[in-house]
Amino acid sequence: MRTRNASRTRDELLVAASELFAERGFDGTTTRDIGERAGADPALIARYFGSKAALYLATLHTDDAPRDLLDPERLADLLSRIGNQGPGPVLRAAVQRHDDEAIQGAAQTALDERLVAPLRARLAAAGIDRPALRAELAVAAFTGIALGRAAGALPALRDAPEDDVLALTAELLAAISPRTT
Amino acid sequence: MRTRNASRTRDELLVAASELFAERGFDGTTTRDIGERAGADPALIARYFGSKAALYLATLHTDDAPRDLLDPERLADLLSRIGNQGPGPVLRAAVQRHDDEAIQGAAQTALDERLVAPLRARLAAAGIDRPALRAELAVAAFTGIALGRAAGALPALRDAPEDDVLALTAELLAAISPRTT
DNA sequence: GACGGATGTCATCATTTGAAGACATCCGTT
DNA sequence: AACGGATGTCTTCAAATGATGACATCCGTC
Repeated sequence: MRTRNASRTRDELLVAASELFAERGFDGTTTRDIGERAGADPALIARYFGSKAALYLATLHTDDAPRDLLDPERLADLLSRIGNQGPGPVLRAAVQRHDDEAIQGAAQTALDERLVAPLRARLAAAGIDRPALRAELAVAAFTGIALGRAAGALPALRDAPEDDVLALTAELLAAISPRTT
Repeated sequence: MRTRNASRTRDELLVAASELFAERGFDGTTTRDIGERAGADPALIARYFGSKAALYLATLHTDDAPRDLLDPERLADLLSRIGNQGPGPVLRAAVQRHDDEAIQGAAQTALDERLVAPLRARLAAAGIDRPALRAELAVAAFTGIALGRAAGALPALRDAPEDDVLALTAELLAAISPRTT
């Protein structure tokens, strides 16, 4: 029998869920998958989180600090992390609509906090017009690149060295700020 | 009883499937949904296409001519079409992995033909380095923007006038070509 | 008008999936 | 060591889903 340790089991379920939601999306992940990867019984998801949806909401808070995509170091960190662990649930939420209102709203909030807000603040501080739109556009573009690289349907992007992707992505995102004329 | 017209029924199923696959993805769309939107019995999907997967493959060939994202007019057309009809199945394929090998491969081919290849050719003709990677990066970024706008998790992007999105997207994509120094 | 294939309709099946609950076992408390 | 809650395991259920085949109806051909 599995060692009895509720908090560890809870954590393992959360980690497994985070990975699987990132890899396959919410609908593409089953509670049985999560249980198997965590080495725990799927029924414990209900016990510790209440439901699969509630577990998903919990994974939205597992990413680390908000990141400003225009900071090259941050961008490098983020791309590297995505290369190793796949895109997080938050990033996936940018291009995936959920039927469940609570899920959609939470994903939207998490996305704004983690990625959009820092960028919007930077653009606004620089006095650039339409900072909200520009920030979201940049996040959307970055999301496409990150997910496209992970999805594999774009072979050159998938196989390119991380440094190349990083450099070109940084160039692309820099264009979100109006060129100094 | 429904009017008997096999080719019309087939077309209607194809159109309905194309819309639904675009809106909800392959897994998020049921054969019953398709049948309902087409006003036809879902069993006819099996008759006319063989299976849901085969129907999906058929939808990959319903988009129109290949488009070069760097041509402003083409970009405008594409964004407008996406605004009205949602992103097509092809675009969605860029960020979504499919388990089924045949589906993944077909989606990849369609994506390359419709969007990547024209751009790659343009970049290569201009003598720009790494045209394949640059082309795919641009397509990925555009995909993120298009899907992000449709998904709704990025409110400013979702609500912005099409012209604004068009202008900023064009600026962003232009950065895929090295700046003339 | 009769025949037969084509087309549409319906019922049903096997599988998958999220959820719920019954049961078993462990461990801290007394 | 006995009790009881906590934790884990297993079974089962109801709904959704893709697929299949039987049946009904239409329409062109003879």
